[in-house]
Amino acid sequence: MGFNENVWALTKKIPKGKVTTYKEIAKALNTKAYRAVGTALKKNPYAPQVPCHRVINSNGSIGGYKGKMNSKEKIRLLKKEGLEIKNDKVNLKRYIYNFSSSKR
DNA sequence: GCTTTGACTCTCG
DNA sequence: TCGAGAGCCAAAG
Repeated sequence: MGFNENVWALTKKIPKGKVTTYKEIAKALNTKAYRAVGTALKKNPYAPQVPCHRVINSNGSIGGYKGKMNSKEKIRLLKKEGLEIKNDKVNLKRYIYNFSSSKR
C-alpha cells in the first residue's frame, strides 16, 4: 500500500450524497500531506472507481476538477448526488463524511 | 538527485 | 472579507 492507494481507498469509502475534504483524508492517513492527496487524486488510475468529485476543500468550496478550479461540472455532479450547493460551496457541516465515524 | 509545481490549509495583515 | 506568505508531502522535470 502506497500513499496514493490509501487516498483512493478512503475516497472510495465515501458514500453517495456525502463529501470529504483533503484535510480529513490526510488526517485519516495520519499525515499532513493535503497537497499530496490532491496530487494523488489527480493521478488516480481508478478514475471511475474513485469519486474524486466528492473530495472538496476544507472551506466547503469545490476546489479543482478536470484541471480547473471551481469547476461547475463538479458542482452539478454533487447536486445530482443530492447535496446542496450554496454559492459554489457545499454545506460542510451537513454533508461532511468522517472516516472515524464509519469505524465507530 | 535536486528543484519546481500542485485538484491544499492555516495564519498574519 | 480579501490578499499575501509559510508549511506540508508527493510527483514531475
